[in-house]
Amino acid sequence: MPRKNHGTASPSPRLETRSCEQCTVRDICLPALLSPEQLAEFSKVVKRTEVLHKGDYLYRVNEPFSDLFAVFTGFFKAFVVDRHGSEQITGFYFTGEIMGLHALAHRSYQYHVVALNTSVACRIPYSEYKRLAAKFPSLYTRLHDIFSHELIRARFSAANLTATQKVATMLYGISRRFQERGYSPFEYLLPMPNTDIANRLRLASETVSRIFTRLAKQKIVTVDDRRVKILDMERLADLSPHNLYLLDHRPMPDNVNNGSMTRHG
Amino acid sequence: MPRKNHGTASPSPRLETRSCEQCTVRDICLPALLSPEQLAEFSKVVKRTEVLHKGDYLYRVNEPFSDLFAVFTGFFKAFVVDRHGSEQITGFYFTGEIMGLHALAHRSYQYHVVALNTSVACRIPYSEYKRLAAKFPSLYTRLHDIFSHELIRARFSAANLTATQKVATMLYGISRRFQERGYSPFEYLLPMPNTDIANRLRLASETVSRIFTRLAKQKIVTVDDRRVKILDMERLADLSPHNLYLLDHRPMPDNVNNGSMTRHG
DNA sequence: ATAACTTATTGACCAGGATCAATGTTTGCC
DNA sequence: GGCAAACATTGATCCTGGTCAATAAGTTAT
Repeated sequence: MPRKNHGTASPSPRLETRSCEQCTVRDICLPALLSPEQLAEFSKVVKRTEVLHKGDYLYRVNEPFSDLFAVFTGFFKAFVVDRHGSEQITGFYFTGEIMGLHALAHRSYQYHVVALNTSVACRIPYSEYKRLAAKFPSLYTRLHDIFSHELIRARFSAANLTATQKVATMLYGISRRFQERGYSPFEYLLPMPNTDIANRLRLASETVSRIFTRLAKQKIVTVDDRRVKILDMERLADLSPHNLYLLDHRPMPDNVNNGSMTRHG
Repeated sequence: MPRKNHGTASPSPRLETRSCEQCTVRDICLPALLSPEQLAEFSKVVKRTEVLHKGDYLYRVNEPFSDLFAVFTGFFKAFVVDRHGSEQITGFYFTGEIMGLHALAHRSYQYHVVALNTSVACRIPYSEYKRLAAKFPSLYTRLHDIFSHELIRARFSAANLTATQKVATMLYGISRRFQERGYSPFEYLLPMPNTDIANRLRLASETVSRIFTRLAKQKIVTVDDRRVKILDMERLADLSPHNLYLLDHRPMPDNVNNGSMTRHG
């Protein structure tokens, strides 16, 4: 019963080269720390996938790993299928975010990744990435930062929050991500259905629905058919322990803080 | 009320150099992929902390980041303190495991880390690490693998399991980690109190206690005053969705699998 | 050894969220 | 445009695991 068909995949994506230089999420993405000249060189190894439609797979569990991906346009979700055949969403990806990091250790992808709607990804061959990173160490710095951010973000999923806190954190987090990308943090369209949000938060979709209506009654957020309007950002932030989930993806300057480390406060 | 004193910290650890060459967890640790000559060079930048006792801090939240640490002997736990002052354990570290990865993005440590008992850590200055990694790229490979493993492991905490599954997974996971290090997977001493396990699993300690007695009745595992005896590894593994949490820390050979990536199965 | 404290065990009760069910609403498709 | 399928909403009921409480048993210091 829990078989889910994410649409038939589109024909094998044709690759197409274009540059990172005028990409709007360049400063969030992997090459964020590169100089213009370095960026030009990096840009050459990046190929775009063809347009993927809702439900199309970017990659599947157990496929051999060779490339990292960045979201160019649209949105993706990652998930695994448990032994009972039902899917467990492990994350959503917004533009500029990197997919495939979990594949490095096993040399194969550990999640399925599908497009949530019409989307394009940038394919970054890992071998090319390493070649360039040897020349431009800030590429390593940035990758480590992204890894490190992902680890901290993973803690969010681990903190035991109430259902309301989970939902608030999700809405607040998405708001922040839109804001980072230059969109209004107060009003946005959810890229995924309610059920996906519930799944990601490990809640029943009924529970999420109930919380939406409750948040609307409290005049904090309204969610009407995927359209989110945040009426009271203040109180929304209060509901979400976002100190646990601060996901400012903007990179820090590439110099190591080596202040002296005193132990035992 | 929730203030917790992890013992008074010991005097500032005196550093002491010894080599990685004869370390028993060398093949699990950061320099796992290095050749003997490379290892000798790596070994020179590693300093040991002095002996830390139960409750001593290795580092604290918000201290500026400069070093990665590896567990040399003993066990450590990482945790944060939430706004109500109670601690939330985010992980346990066994010998050879790397601590501080979450600090890279923020240039400051994001967790508190304390010794669970008499322990020693290896201090690896990140700047030195990067200098050597530029010469020995397999150091980068290994770090990325460890990062990648951590991300996958983090998924475990996110999967919504029943209390029994959580406890079983923990006991099974610790068994595996002991086995990797050459100890019996069937009988071991828990390095942490019951309450810490409950905390880590986001369960009430009463619940963990009840599950221990139930597992004993079923003749699967007995836990008697921290001494764990696994009577039926088979059934324990069945209880733990370890497909979600396979943590084989042994590194893979340092060559990138670049098999052709076919999309849509 | 005794006191004071921390940790473990077991029971009784409670509550948050899951499940089941019924109905309404969109969306995609021919 | 109309049908089917997916998605959303609301209510009723149930159950896992949390909380509170009492006791026991280790652990540490004096």
